Amino acid sequence: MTIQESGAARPAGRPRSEKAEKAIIEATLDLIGEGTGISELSIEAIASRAGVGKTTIYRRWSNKEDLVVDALATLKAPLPSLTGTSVRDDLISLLDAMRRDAGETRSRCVINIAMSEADRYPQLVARFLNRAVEPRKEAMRDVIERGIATGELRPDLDVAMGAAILTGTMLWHTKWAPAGALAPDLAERVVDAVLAGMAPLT
Amino acid sequence: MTIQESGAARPAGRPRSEKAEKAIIEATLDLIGEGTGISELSIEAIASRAGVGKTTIYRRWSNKEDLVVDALATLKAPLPSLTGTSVRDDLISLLDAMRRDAGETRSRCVINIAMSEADRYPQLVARFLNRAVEPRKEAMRDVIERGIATGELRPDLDVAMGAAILTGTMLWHTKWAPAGALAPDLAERVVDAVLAGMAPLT
DNA sequence: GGTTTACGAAACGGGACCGTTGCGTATCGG
DNA sequence: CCGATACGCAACGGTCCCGTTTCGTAAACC
Repeated sequence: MTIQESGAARPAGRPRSEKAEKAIIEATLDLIGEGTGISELSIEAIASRAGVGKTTIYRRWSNKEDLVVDALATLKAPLPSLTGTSVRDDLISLLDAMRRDAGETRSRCVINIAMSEADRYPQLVARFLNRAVEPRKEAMRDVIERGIATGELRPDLDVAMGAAILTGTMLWHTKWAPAGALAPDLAERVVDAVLAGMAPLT
Repeated sequence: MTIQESGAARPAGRPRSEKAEKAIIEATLDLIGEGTGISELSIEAIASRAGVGKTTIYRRWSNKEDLVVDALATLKAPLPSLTGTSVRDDLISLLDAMRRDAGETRSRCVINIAMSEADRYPQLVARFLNRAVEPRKEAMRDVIERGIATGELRPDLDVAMGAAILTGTMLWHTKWAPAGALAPDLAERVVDAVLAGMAPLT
């Protein structure tokens, strides 16, 4: 028994460069964030932008889909911490996080993939949605349920519908806002409008 | 002066086949409706599906973008006729039209293009949005304004925000409805939920 | 019949990527 | 120093699509 290394039995030879690995994933996320669809995402483009040989990519991932999965997995989803003081404030926090994300290339990855590639890469998108949007959806559901319990929201409110209205409205704005400028108070206005409803006070 | 034809001075030789023209446009719309992005849309694929030589396509359109514009232009946008009996009914009609469209390949073209290609083909998308979504947006705005005037909607309602809430919510459902099945009563439920708002009656 | 134009099919040279391989160099352990 | 492995780079044959050209045929006009 010559091998007696400490723990993880380090293989001989030059170790793989973590820097290269990061550069590859960064490049991948950059391209996706810029609107490149998964189908048009090319290994050569990733390698070129990462300043890396194609070999280095193929040595780690056997196909494009695996690389994309790993790249997206590094996108951690830091949920905004909720103050819990009022349901209105918490909803604004959640929606304002969406607004802020809409401006960042990195966070655009989520929305770009989910929007355009859902039909063609259903399993990839599904695996990823569970990680990125499910926690947010759950957080919003919790807030809404709490609001119903405390009387801040109407008792007969359909929780799923409420969440759909709020997120759908924000999503609509992030995609088709005039001139792409998202007003800083957008989340607040959306929440207040949705809370109040369109019907007049009877 | 030999040329003295009746009216449109028909050019000599075999006339262009209208059937081929239609087949090309049909094939284009099919592919887009199936989720093919504009960037990956290839002339060869269109020609193949249309049962047509590439020559026949290039003879009519000098580039892919022109073809796509013409193809999308044939998508007429039959707005649902509004009964005008009540604002609630009209809003349901408008939203239910969205729900029905979401199931048809042809109508999916609009949403697919607008969603995924907005960044890369801004002028094409813009030209097309004016034709397809602007009339609908305007119809909804009219209905909402009428509702405000008749007292069916709250007088302080932000018209644009109201339209965003309704269309955004429907859009959210059409894209991410569980199992892709859109319940027939979805439009009604959305309208009622949005009208009522989430806040309890004070 | 003769002319003119459109048609579908096939082939062209050119470009982008594919996934793989070989090369010379760099970096680790022994 | 030596063997092993990773590195960036360049090149390979292969596939897909590009936009163009050529070919034989089809359909309109005179």
